[in-house]
Amino acid sequence: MFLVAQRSSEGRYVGIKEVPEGLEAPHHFIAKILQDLTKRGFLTSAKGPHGGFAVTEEQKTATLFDLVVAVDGNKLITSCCLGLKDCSETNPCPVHKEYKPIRKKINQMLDNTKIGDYNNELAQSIFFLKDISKVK
Amino acid sequence: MFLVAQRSSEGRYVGIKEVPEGLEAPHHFIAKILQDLTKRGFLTSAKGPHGGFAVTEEQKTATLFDLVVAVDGNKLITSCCLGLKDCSETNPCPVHKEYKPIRKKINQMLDNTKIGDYNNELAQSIFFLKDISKVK
DNA sequence: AAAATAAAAGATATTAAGGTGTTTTATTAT
DNA sequence: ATAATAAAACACCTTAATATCTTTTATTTT
Repeated sequence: MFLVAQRSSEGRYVGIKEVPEGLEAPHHFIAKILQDLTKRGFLTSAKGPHGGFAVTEEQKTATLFDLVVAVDGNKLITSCCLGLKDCSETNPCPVHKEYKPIRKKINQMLDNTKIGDYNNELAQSIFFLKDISKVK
Repeated sequence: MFLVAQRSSEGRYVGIKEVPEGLEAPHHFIAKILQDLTKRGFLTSAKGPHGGFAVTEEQKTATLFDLVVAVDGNKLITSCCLGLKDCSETNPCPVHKEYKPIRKKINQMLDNTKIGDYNNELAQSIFFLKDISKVK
């Protein structure tokens, strides 16, 4: 998402082969994920020559929180640190209270991070998305 | 570990059937895990009648951090929030800086939590380990 | 010593995640 | 219209995690 957001901000569609190259990840695997994200409304796609994937201005405002919830549901938001099904405020596991502020911090971080927030830093190589050690 | 620590603190071995019942988890699966934890030195076991698993006084001082590192290695401690192999201080992913204090909090929590810390609370049903909704 | 108990060990089964390949459909440029 | 392009869809494969079952070994009690 970060990669497509940054590259499509130049006003073009990012070809599906470009993404796995940029991330050093398997082509078809990434394709599946991009198609899924398109269906869920986080990406825009176009078929045919010069087609590919893009993140619109509106889609740039989606947060990591939106993404995580759409893909994984509210697991991250609600689930117990120890994996217990019925851990809750009234029925806490031993680390429930300790984990509460941490969960909050994670959710805040996800909610504060928008898909389009780092286009500049990525363009200027201040932030990175690939396994740099593998770059020749 | 919490359950065995609490129940064995009464000075007996906790039978392998007692653990999955207490946690409402599959018997053989739990057995495998307990055996693994025994091999790793986090539990003490005894065969034969009145045998089972126990946490010694020394073993009670092991932390969740020790456990996590022993079982999963340093993944939790070092790995990137986005799953990038080469994300680091000098080569940060977009959320590297935001995630850093969160990772620190998690590690602190794990390091501050000892296996024997909650025996009293568990005995007094202030903290719980099972899916209470399933209890008849 | 024999029987009962209970963990250890090993083999096998199931499920979900991750990954790959081929075919189909839609779009654009010639 | 036709060819080229590129995503969508479908079928399949591989691996790791989760789970189950059976046999073996060690210990204790009678």
